[in-house]
Amino acid sequence: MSAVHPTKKEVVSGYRRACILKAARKVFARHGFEGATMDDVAEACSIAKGTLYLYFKSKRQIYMGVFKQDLQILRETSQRAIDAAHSPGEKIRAFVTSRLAFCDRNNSFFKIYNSDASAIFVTPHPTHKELKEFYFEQSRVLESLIAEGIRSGELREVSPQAAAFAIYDMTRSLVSRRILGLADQAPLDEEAGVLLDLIWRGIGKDGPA
Amino acid sequence: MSAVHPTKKEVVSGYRRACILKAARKVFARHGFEGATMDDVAEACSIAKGTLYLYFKSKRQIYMGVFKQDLQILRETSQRAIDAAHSPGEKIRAFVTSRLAFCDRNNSFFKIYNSDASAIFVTPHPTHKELKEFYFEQSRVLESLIAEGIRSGELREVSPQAAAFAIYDMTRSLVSRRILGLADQAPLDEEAGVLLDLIWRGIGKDGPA
Amino acid sequence: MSAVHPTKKEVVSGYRRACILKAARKVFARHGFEGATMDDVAEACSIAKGTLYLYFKSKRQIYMGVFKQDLQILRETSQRAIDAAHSPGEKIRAFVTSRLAFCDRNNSFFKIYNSDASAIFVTPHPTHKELKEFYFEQSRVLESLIAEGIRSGELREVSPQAAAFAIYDMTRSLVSRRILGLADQAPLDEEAGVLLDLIWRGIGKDGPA
Amino acid sequence: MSAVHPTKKEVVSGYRRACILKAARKVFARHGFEGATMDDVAEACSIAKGTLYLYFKSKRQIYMGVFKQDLQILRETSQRAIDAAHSPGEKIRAFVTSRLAFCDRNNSFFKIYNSDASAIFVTPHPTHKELKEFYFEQSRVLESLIAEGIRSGELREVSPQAAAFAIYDMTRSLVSRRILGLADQAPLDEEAGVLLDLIWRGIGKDGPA
DNA sequence: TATGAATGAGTCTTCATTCAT
DNA sequence: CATGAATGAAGACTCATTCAT
Repeated sequence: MSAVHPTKKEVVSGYRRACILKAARKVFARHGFEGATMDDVAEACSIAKGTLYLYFKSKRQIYMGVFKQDLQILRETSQRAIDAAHSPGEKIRAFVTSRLAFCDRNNSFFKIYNSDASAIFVTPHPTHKELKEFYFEQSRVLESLIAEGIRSGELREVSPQAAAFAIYDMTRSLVSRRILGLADQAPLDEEAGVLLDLIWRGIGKDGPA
Repeated sequence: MSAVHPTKKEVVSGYRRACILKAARKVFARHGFEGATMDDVAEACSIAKGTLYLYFKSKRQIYMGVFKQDLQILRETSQRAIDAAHSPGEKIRAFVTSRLAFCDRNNSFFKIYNSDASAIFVTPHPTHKELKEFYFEQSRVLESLIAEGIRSGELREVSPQAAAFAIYDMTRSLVSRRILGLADQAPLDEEAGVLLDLIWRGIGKDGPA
Repeated sequence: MSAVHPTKKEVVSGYRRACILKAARKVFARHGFEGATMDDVAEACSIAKGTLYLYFKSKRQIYMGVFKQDLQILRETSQRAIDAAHSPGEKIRAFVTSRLAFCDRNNSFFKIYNSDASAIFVTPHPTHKELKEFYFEQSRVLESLIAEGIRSGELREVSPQAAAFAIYDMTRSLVSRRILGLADQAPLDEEAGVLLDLIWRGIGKDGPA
Repeated sequence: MSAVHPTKKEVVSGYRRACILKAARKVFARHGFEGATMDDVAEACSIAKGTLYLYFKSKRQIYMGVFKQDLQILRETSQRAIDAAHSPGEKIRAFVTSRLAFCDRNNSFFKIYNSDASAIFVTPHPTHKELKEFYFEQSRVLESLIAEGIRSGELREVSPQAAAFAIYDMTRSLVSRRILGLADQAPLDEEAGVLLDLIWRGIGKDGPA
């Protein structure tokens, strides 16, 4: 099995794919899907244009490749942070901060991710389905953390789904603003702190009332 | 003066522009900016391609035209709702609900708006600058409502800007999910209620404690 | 007959044609035939584009109109100068100098004329035939002046046709250079003098010898 | 190095460029720059339209390519003929006759060359600058031959520049007439002889007088 | 007669994809 | 496997000409 003894061929092939994806990520982040050309990608990884087609069936396949790879990494990073936390509250905090940190670091990924999240509106491509699933998967992760928090009494009785979406969206949007330079570039921790405070306590003067 | 006695020519010309914008809105919503062709737009309003260029200098100008028109309407609708409310809290609620209602109704606008909000990441076009300004303008409206709420003691001491962004983003994202069919299609009021509850009280068990 | 009692209609019509030709001359001189647009012409004579088609069947017809009009004036100017001279030698000089002076003054005409003289090479349009005929007509005028000079003993026995062409061409080219600013802008008289001296005596040290 | 061992690729590429230029020359000669389409050119050398853009950046670049190539050949041909002659007089004759012969053979070049020489009047394009320089370069060659002839006593004291222009222009115009079929198609030698006789001795009855 | 809005054929150029070497 | 030359479909935009008013 290739899993056991990757042949030399497979190693080289894997290397090539990785190289293409890396180059493509940069290119797509800079020019967007439509704006990027296969020539750009080929040049960015010092490879012939035709070769790209040996590893990916089309421009869109490359795009999806970049996408899935990043999503996978984000998933894992996020999961690790959650696992390392102990209370539901801490886990939710971990979800938010790990995500903020990841996107802050990999902003070329985020640009693509976010761009696509909108393109989803227009032509529904396979990429989009993938994204949709990821979106749900992630918000379900959050949802179950919230549900657990409610059970443990750490959180008040809210709709786990609604709360999950709200947190998820605020997180995503905060990243957007930071990457676009639309907000003051306060340290990430601080911004995360403010955001978590809002999530936790809302803006109202007094609790349950 | 044209304001007083719009000539027949002006009426026709105005009608044509409106007609083009209307058709273009649909086309752009369906195919995105890149995906839409001038032929599509022309056909959608049953005029010759060349005619489009009598009213708009370029494809992008049409796009911007659609954009600005919708933005303007949203701005006004929103403002009216805010003005009709009395306490800061009510005004914030009005901001959120009017916006949700507007986007729910005009979803082809929202598709464009949102799509562009992401394209902003890649090539910074004039449209994008416009959008950025609108984004800030709107979040500042919210910001000042929040500041007022804090002064009046209705809200606790939060960062008005951070809170404004958070509310704005959650609202926007909720619309996205609804339009994409990513969430249960509960009645808008209900969803708005849930969202506002979260905004108001957060998810934590008890307030300041 | 209209020649006798031009109706008011004819007068207006004539005025319009003249106005169009005048505007067109400028436009064609500046942008060339291909580069000029009917909009340019219409604007240049403050008239609606459609109106142009009431007076001329097509863009090319306008062009030809400009052309023929100028050619006619040049023809007449030149002829008057020749008639005023007495000896064949003087007449030849008159031919050259009147032409130089005319083109120097009407350089927008000359630009068109010359441009067309070359376009003649490519697609043989009716305009070109006209031009060809004019070219021959003018060189025949010169030819017969030369023949007369030979008969009168003022000129040596040369091929009248060859000499006519040579003189004609040198004159035309001198104008080109002046209009293009390719040569020192000496006073026209002086340049004409040098040219005529060359025509008369050639460059060789001594005659037949 | 490519100069030593042109790779197969270079050979093919060179061949393609040459092929395109050859086809383009014909097309431009027949339709002019504006009248020629990229489709025409592509078809004329039996390649796809897109392929043209692999070798030239734009229509205009192809045009300029044709141009420069021909100019270079004419330059060299002419220079060789001049070098082979011994006295200044012979060299001038060589200049004229080699040029006549060249243009007579390559008349599609001449059509372009001449056409452009006029287009120079309208929009000053880079091509035109190139042409202008060539024009001056060539007339300076002639000018120095004349100056030398004057020094050697073979020619009378004339303005070398004026004489150079005159000869150059007559030569060019003679070619025009021949290509256009405006003159009797006498053998080239004969026409050259007549022209040179005129240049040498002018048309006047007696020498210095 | 005068207008100028409408038309749509025609142009250059780009770029994803194929395929012979 | 790798290459990169070749392809040709597609798209934005122009402009001479027409025609309803």
